[in-house]
Amino acid sequence: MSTLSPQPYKGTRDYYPEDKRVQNYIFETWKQTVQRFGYEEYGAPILEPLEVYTAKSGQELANEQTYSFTDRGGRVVAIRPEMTPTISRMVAARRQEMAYPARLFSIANFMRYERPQRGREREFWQLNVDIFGVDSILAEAEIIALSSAVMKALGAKDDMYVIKINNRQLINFMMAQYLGLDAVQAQLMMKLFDRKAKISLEDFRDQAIEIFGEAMASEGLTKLSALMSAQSMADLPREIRESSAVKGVQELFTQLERAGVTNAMFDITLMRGLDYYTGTVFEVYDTDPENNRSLFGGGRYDGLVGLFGAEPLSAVGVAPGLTMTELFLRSHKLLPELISTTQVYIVVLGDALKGAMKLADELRSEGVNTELDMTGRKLDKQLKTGIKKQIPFMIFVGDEEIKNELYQLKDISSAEEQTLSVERIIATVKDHRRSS
RNA sequence: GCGGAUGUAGCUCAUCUGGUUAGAGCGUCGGGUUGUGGUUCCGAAGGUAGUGGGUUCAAUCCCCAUCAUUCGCCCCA
Repeated sequence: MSTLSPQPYKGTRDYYPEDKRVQNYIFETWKQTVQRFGYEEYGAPILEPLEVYTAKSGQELANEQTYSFTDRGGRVVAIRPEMTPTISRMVAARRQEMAYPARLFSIANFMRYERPQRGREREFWQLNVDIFGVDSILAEAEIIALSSAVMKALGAKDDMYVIKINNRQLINFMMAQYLGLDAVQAQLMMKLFDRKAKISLEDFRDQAIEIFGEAMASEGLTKLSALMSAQSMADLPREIRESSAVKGVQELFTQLERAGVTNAMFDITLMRGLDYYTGTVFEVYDTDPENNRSLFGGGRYDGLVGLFGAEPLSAVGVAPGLTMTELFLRSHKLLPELISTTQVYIVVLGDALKGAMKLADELRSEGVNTELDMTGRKLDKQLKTGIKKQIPFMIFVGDEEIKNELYQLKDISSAEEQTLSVERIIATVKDHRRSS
């Protein structure tokens, strides 16, 4: 029999305690922030019928990137590659009885069959935040302000990220009315916009000409350059500026300003891949030149709930991912020092094990997370183990201490040592937790 | 799915153009000072060189395949 590989499955990762601490820190920060905005947590199955994704998520995602299989009953199911269809299904199922606006969030894992690379894994974790039942642009304003609050809660400063905003209706108007493209051409042009930053100006021009075709090329390029040179909405060609979609975008910026979000900007080239977006789309970008890429995004998807047979319902959502967030925090040095959840490590000296166990019980019953070294090893070995585990306090227990009911409590970070009663130890340890 | 780079001990890496029993640092484990540290001393364990083929008298080194990691493309974010 060949030996089994200890490696995790391609594109997935193991979370050892030190990794899990980082994950927990981010999850807890997310959770606190969105709960502050009045969002409530929900959960959902990891499997969905495949057709839930084929309907609206986009061909590539549904057909090539899902982990799907046929179950024993002949049903074709998929491991969820995203949450939006699922939460739409859940809301549709209780369309009549839910209280609106419904504010919902979840922190869950997803799988996509992709080629893993930096910042992208096959299994990934996301915070999903959605608001249902608000038709006005105030929903977008809240979700974007909340996205910004999430960044701030993790320690990000205004100049570390920028929020790019566009609108699908505006895109459609621009493609069809302004540039005069048919559906196929528009699709190609959107992809070209998406690639804009990655290719040279010449390549962009050449590919644009190809999309326009001989007849339209020169007029198309003129109009295109008018678009691309626009730094803000005010610079857009008049035709576009007067379209109804623009008004919504302008109103959104007014609302964001009111909410104190100063690092939002309009970007006509922002597309986003998912088919279900119907209005506003936005993405949060890292401004660090070393890591200049999209961290996460979201938008309005008013058509999804209706797909499940319910009366249509407007929705706006956003989904920050764990992987990109972690990379962002590391590159900006924003991760705090995260230590063990264990508070006290008991070092046992000589034959004091029995007494040490009693002390451990006492501490635990008072709510102190306590680990006992039962190995009987030499003191310095036990000490090193406690330090390695990043446990903030250590207690040395020998026969003398048990007899006197006074113990040496060592604060590992300062190396200071005090002789204290059990009561004083409990108070000191609890106080430390509060202050850190 | 396509292209580039990489794969030697738990980790980081040596091994000069193929040539005896593949080394080091850190880490791990044990011991020395009968109860206190991350840069104390001594010792030990740990590798079928990712895996499988091929060329050669001889392969960690050259060739092919495969797996994995990583960078980029597609895609996506």
